[in-house]
Amino acid sequence: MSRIYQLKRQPAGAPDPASAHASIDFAAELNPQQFAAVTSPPGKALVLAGAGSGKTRTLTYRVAYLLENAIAPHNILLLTFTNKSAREMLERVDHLLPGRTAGLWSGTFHSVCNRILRRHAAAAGFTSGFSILDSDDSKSLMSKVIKDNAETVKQIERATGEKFPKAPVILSLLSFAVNTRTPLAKVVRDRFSPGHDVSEGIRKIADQYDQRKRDANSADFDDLLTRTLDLFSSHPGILAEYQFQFQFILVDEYQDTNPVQGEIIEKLAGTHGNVMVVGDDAQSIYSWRGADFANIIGFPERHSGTQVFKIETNYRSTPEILSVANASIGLNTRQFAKALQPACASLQHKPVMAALYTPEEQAMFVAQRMQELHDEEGIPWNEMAVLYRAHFQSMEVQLHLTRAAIPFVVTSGLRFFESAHLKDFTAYLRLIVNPRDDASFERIAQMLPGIGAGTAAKMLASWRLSPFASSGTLPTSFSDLLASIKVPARAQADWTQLGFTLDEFLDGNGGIHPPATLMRSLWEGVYQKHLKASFDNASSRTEDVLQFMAFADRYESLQDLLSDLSLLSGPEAADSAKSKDRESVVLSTVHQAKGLEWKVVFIVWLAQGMFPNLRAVEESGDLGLEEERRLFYVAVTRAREQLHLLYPRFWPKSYAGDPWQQPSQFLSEIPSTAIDEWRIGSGF
DNA sequence: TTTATTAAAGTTTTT
DNA sequence: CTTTAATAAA
Repeated sequence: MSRIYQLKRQPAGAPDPASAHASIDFAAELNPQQFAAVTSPPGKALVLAGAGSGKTRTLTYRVAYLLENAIAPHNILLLTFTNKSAREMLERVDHLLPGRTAGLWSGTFHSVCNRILRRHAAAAGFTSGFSILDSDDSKSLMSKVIKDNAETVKQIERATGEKFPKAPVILSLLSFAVNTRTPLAKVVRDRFSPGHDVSEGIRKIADQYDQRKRDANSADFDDLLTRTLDLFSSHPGILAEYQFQFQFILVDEYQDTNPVQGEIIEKLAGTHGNVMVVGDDAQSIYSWRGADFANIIGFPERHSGTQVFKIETNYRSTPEILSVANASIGLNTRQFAKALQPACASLQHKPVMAALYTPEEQAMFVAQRMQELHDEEGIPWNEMAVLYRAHFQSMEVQLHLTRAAIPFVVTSGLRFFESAHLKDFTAYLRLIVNPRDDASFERIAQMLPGIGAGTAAKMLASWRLSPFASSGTLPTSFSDLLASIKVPARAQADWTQLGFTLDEFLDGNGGIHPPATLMRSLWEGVYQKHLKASFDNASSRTEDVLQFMAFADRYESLQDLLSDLSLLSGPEAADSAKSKDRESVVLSTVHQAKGLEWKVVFIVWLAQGMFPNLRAVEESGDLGLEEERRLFYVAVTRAREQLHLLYPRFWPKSYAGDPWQQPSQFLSEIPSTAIDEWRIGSGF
C-alpha cells in the first residue's frame, strides 16, 4: 500500500492582490471583471467570457498570478483545446514572468492523458511505447473486425432488411457513446436505427475492436481519455499522486468539453477543488463530439460554492460587427443571458452582404477584394481570412487566389502526416517503438512488391512469434530477425535490404539512434526507392518527407516524436513542419478558426442547407440549428474591422436537387439596417 | 495480387 | 457529376 505523505506548504489562500513584491500590476493591466477573475481565491470558479473579451488574457494572467503567489509551476495544470493555444499561452506567461513556466503541465486533454499513460503504462495495461491510432488507423482496424464477423453481419442484414453500418458509422456511434458515457444501445437507437435493434451486433464488434487494440498495444483517441480514467480508478495511489501534484487546474474552452473530460477534471480536482474553468456557452460548437454546453451552464449547480465571473467587454470587433453577431445569437433560446459591450470605436462601415452568381464568382470577388484591401488600404495578407462551413467549399477560392498570385495557407482536413506517404514512412518507426503494432507491420509488408493483404497476414503471424514482438527486447540483429520470416521470391531482395537498414538503427549499446538518424537511414535505404516507384507525384511527396525529417530533428525521443505527430492537429503540425514566415491569407473552416481573429474576414457559402448545414439540422433539429447558429456567431466574431458575408445564387455542380441556392437563414435573420448589401455587376 | 470493370454513394465539423 | 467501393477477371 503506497502512502502519500503530505508536505506542509504555504497556504494558497487569498493572497493580497496588491502585494508589494508583485512585479505585475494586475489592476492596471486588466479590466475590473478580468481582474476579479484573475485574483480570485482558490476554489471552484467559472469564468464566462464572451467572444473577444480577453479570455486568453485572463487565463494567462491567472497563471502568472498563481506563479507570483509562490505556487510552483509543476503544481499547475493548464488544459486547453489545442496544443497550439497551450503553447501560445505559456509564451505569454513567459513574457510576463520570464523563465518561470518550466515544469508547468499544459496541453490538450489528450496530450496530458497520453503523458500520464506513458508514465504508468504497465499499470494502465500498455507498454510505454504504445501506438496511438489516428482516425484512419481506427477505421481500417474496424473494417477488419467487421470482415471477421461477416456471418453475423449477414444475419443481421437478413433480419432487418437494412445494410449493416460501415466502419466509420460504427466508430462514430462508439465514440459518441464513450465520450458522453451513454450506453451504446441507447446511442445506436437514438442516432442510427430507430426501427431495428442492431446494437447487439455492434456491441459484439465493438468488443472485438477493443480487444484487438489491446493486443496491438494501441490506443485510439478516446482510449487516451478513458484508459486514464480507468487507471485512476484501478490505482488510487496514482490518482492521489496527480491530485497532489496539480494543486491548481485551469481549463480553457470549457463549453466544448465532454462528460469524459469533465470526469477527468473532477477526479484530478477531487481533494482540493481548485478548478477554474473558462468558456462561452455561445461558442459551443462540438456537440457532435459529445460536448454539451449544459456542462458550462450547470457548473455552478454541480459544484456548490462556485464563484461565477462574467467578462462582457469585447475588445476585438467594431460595434457594427458586434451588432450582427448579437442579433444572430440572440435568436437562440438555450443560452445564458449576456450583454457583450463593444469597446472598439466605430469605423463607420457596416458588414457587407453580397450574393454572387456562382461559387466561381464568389471566389473571384474574394480574390479581387483582397487585392484591393491589400493594395489600397495596406492590409497585410495575414490580416485576412476566408471562413467556411466545410473544407470542400474552399476549392474555388484556392483556385482564384492562386490565379491572382495571393499567398495563402489552407488549414486542410488532413493532418500533415495523415497523407499516405508519411504514414508509410512512420510505420517503420512505430513498429520499432511498438513491435506489437500489427497495422504498421502489415503496412510495411504490403509496400514490398507482390505482397498483399494475404501474405502480409501470414508474415505477421511469424513476426509475432519473434522475441522482439513478444517481449519488446530489441534484437541484436534485425536482418536475422527478418530472415526468419518467409517472403515470396519477388519480395526477397527488398526484404533483405530492409533488414540491413533496420540494423543501422541499433546503436550497439542496446538502444537505438536518435530519430533523425533513423529517418535518414530509412529514407536512403528503403523509402526513397519505394516512393519513386509507387507515386506519380513523387517529387512533392519527397518534399513532404524531407520537411518531416527536418521537423523530427528537434526530437531526441522517437516516442515523443510519434506522440506529437498523432496529437498535434493539422494546422499546428503544419506550423511547425512548414515555414510560416511567409505572410499569407488564411483559409479555414469555422471550427478551426476558433480562438483566432483577423482584421478582415470573408464568410463564404452562406446558403441555406450549406450553412446551416442541412444534415446537422436534420439530425438534431432545433438543437442542431442552434449549434449552427453558434458556429455562425463564432465566424462573425473572428472579424475585427471588416466582414463580408457571401453566397452563390447558383451552383452548377449540384448534381442532385436544385442548383439554385437560397440565402442562409442566418443572413435573413440579420436586420437589414445592420448591413450593407452590395449588388454585384459582372464585368463581362 | 493486381488491375479492370461496374455499381453506388456522396454534401460537416476534429482530438 | 465525380469519387470511392465492391466485384470480376487476368
